[in-house]
Amino acid sequence: MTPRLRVAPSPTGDPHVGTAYMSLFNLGFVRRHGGSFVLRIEDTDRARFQADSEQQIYDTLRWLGLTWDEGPDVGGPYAPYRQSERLDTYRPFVDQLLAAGHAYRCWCSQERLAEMRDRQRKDKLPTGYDRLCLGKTEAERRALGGATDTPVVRMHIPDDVALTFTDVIRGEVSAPRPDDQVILKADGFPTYHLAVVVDDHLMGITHVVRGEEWISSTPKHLLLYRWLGFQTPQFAHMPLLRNTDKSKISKRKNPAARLSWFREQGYLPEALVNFLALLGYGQPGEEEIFGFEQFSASFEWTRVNTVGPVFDLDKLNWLNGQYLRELDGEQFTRRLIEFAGRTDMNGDPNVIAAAAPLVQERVATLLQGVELIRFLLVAEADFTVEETAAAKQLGEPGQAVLAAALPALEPLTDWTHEAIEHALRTALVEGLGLKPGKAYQPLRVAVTGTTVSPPLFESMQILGRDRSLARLRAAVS
RNA sequence: GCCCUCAUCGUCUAGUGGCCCAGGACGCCGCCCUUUCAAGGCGGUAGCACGGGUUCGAAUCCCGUUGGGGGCACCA
Repeated sequence: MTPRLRVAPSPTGDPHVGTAYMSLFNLGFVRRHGGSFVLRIEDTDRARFQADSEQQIYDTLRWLGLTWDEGPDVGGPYAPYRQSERLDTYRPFVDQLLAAGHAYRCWCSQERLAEMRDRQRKDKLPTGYDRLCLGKTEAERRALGGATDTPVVRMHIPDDVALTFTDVIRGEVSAPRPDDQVILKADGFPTYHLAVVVDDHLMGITHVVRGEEWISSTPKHLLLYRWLGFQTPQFAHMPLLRNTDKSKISKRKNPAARLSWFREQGYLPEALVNFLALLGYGQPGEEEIFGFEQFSASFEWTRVNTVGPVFDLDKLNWLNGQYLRELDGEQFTRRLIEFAGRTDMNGDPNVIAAAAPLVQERVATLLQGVELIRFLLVAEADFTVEETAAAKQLGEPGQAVLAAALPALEPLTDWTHEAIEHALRTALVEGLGLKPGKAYQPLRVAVTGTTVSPPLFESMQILGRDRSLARLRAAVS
C-alpha cells in the first residue's frame, strides 16, 4: 500500500509554523515510501475565514520546498480539495448517520449551551452536552424553551465508545470520553470532525498526521469511521511546538509562530527545514546539519519524540548562519539582493553585490546582512550617525583622529582599500602612535554611522571617495 | 473542576538494565586571532524532577508525588 498523507491547514490568517512542521514530517515519510502528499484546505469555519490566507499557505509552503502532489491549486483525482466546495459530499453521510440513529438533531440555542456549561463547571461536573434534545421531536423540544429554528446534528456517543487507539509515534494511547459532538452546524457546514473523516476516507488517506491537541477527539473520529464503514487510517500525533514558557506556540507570544515571519527576517528556507527536522526528532546521524533528502531517507515515526519542543531561535540563528556561510559567494549575493528588494533597503544591486562578501560571515540572517550595509544603501541626505556612537567616538580624541585622517586621505587618487589602509595606518598608527582599534573606530562611526560595521577600508572603497570624505568632514565639529 | 498526556544540562537532543560518576549541539563564560562586529580555533559551566520499589546492577522497568502541556465550542 502506498501511503497517502495530507496536511490540512485552515485559511484563518497567517499560516502557522505548525503547518510547515506537519508538512515536513508528512513529506519525509511520503518521499521515503513513494506515496503522495495532499494539501487540503479546511475552510469550514466561515466566521474565521480569510480570503488571502489560502494563497499565503501556498506561498510559504512552496518557499520551504514542501510541495504537494495534489491540492486545490494543482488539482488531482480527488478534487475538489477545498472543503467549502464539498458540502454536497458530506450531506449523505449525515443523513446516513441520522437514519441509523447514530446522530440526532439538536435545537439548543448557544445561550442555553453556555448556561449549561457554566452550571456544570460550577457544580464541578464533567462538561459536555446534556442530551436534552436526544429522542425528542422539534415540537417536544420547543415546549422546553431555549431552542432555535436551525438545528445542528450531533453524534450520539454510545456508552461503550472505544477510548484507546494505536498511535505510530506514541504506541497505545487512551483519550477522554467524548460528549455528543456537533458534526453538522446550523449553517449547513460540517464541523472538522465529520469533514476530516469523510475527506480522509474519500481521498484515500492512509496516515493521519496532526498535532497532539487532537488526541482527545480521536475517539469521535474512530466512531465515525466505524459507523460509516470506513477503514481506519493510522494515526501520528505530533508533539506541539512550544513558546519559551512551554505553552503551545502562539502568534501572540511568539513571532515565530507566523510562518511568513521567517521569510521577513531573512532566514533561508533550507535552514528552517533543517531546524524543524531537528525539533522533537532524533537526528539521522552525528551531524546536525542535514537537508530534506537525508531526513527523508531514514525517516521513522518512532523517532519522533513525545515531548513538545521549545522553539529555540538561538539555535535557528546559528543554523541559518551556517547555511549562509556555506553558500558560494554568487549565491549569497543573489539572495541578499533579492531579500533587499523586499525591504525598504532596496538599494543599488551593484553596491549590494560589492558589499556582500563583507557581510557573509558576519550575519545570521539576510535581514542582518542588509542592515549591516544600510550605510551604503541610504541616500546621502538620509545618512545619520547614531547618537550614542557619536558621543562615544567623535569627542576630543576622535576629532584628533579626523584631523589627521582627512589630510592623509584627500590626496589619494587610488581609492582602493589597500591604499586607504596604507594611508590611514601611516597617519594614525605610525603618525599619532595610536593602537589600531583607537585609530579606526572614530572613522568607522563617521563613515558608517555605527560602531559595528563591515571592515572599514573595504567599506570606504565601496562607499566611494566623495561620499567617504564628505562624511568624514561632516563629523568634524 | 473533569479527562488525557508528558518528564535527561537554560534550550534541542543521544541514551531502551551494566559500554554513563550521562555523550553531542545551541546558548553562556574564558582564552587565542583581530581595525569594530562576526567567523574560526581552544578550553570551561551546566542535567537524569522527587520518593518508594524490582534487580547483583537503573537515566533506562513498576508505583506514588510533584511539575509541565493539551482537551473539555455550531474553531480548527
